[in-house]
Amino acid sequence: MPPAARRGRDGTVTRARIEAEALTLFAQKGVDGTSVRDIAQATGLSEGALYRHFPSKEELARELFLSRYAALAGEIGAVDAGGGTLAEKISAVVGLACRLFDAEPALFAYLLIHQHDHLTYVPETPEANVVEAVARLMRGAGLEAERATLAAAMALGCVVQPAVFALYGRLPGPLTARAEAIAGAVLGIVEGARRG
Amino acid sequence: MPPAARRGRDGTVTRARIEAEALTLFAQKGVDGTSVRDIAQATGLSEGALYRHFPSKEELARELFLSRYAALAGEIGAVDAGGGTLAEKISAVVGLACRLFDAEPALFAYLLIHQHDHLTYVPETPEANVVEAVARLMRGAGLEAERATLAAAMALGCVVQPAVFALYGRLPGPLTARAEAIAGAVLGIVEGARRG
DNA sequence: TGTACATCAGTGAACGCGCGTTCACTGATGTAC
DNA sequence: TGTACATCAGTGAACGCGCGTTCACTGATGTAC
Repeated sequence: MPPAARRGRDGTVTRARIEAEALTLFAQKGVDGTSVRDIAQATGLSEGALYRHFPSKEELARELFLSRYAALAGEIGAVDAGGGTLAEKISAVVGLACRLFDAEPALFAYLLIHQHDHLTYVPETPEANVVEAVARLMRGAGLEAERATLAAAMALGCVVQPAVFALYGRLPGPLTARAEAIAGAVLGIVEGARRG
Repeated sequence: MPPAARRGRDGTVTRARIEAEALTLFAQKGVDGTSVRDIAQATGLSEGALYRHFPSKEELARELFLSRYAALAGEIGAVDAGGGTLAEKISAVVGLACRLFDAEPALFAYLLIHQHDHLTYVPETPEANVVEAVARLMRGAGLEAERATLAAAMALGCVVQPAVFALYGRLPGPLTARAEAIAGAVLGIVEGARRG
């Protein structure tokens, strides 16, 4: 029934469309609150067609989470590997996160809100794991393992929680406008942990 | 069928048992992942009996969240009203949160993981709203409104994120053992926000 | 104190609905000869 | 180039299951006279 122009043997375009629509719906209404019918309607596909691209709704949700989460971890790792002072690295990573939030709030919200559904399935490698990527940066700053973990947690909290506030309209404007203040706080945390 | 001793006209005991079991289940498997049958089984009641105490599963989940969230906000407000230096207040509030986490991890996990299902329904008063209670403390420390909100977000993040780490076994031992370090970081954030 | 009645926490079977998933089938596209 | 066939993204109706909720009924407890 769909026009020939929309048909094709390469499923990657359709797949990307499914992922984008599913991400928006999952972020808005949750995974359990989003039915396969909803995704079908949003993409203009039949329910059956979705199963040509994904084995199940849960798999789609998980894959979506793990791939995006890994992408973010990769970007953090690249900053860390790129060199520069600690202050520069922190500033770069915080800026990265803030820009991601401003550019793709649905994606950020999805990662934030549904982390607990998938965190168990995240590999421990810094390439796929945001927590590990940040912890590694902290260790690189001279912090011993357990101190680094606590510092990583608090640093993450200093970005994540303002993002939650922004999501609920408690902090107006783009998060990028707060990046400098946040980076300053994170730097203070790391220096505090160093002194100790 | 239940023994006479367990029957009674006062539903409050049963109600408390339902709340406790539901909280544990909700924290473990999520609200959508917990069926009314699960709650009935855990409490030893029939499914129908649950509806003598709660109008619906969603209402139970919401009431559970709002009441516990308000209780925490109340405790924070009491510390704030109690006087003392800023450092003492921060130390007391952080200690409060850490002790709650250690004493009732299921409750804390429930508040943490399911905040996004209910945050919209939380009143804006500091008596029922943790965010407002913390923001008020920040304003009391001399921070102007918007700075106070950002500081409140980061402060909250410095407690919440380590709690998440602890929940996933990334930070071993009781959270109370980290209370001093966390309070130090929060104090640093507030002083940083004061200086600008 | 005894009797009649109201109350209410409880039972357990039944309900219908919405869900994720399946499946037989279609038709356009790509490929081999 | 034309024909025959394989492939695969797509349709849409149907499926069964588990869910939240309802309901007629029970029996112990509390209360009025």
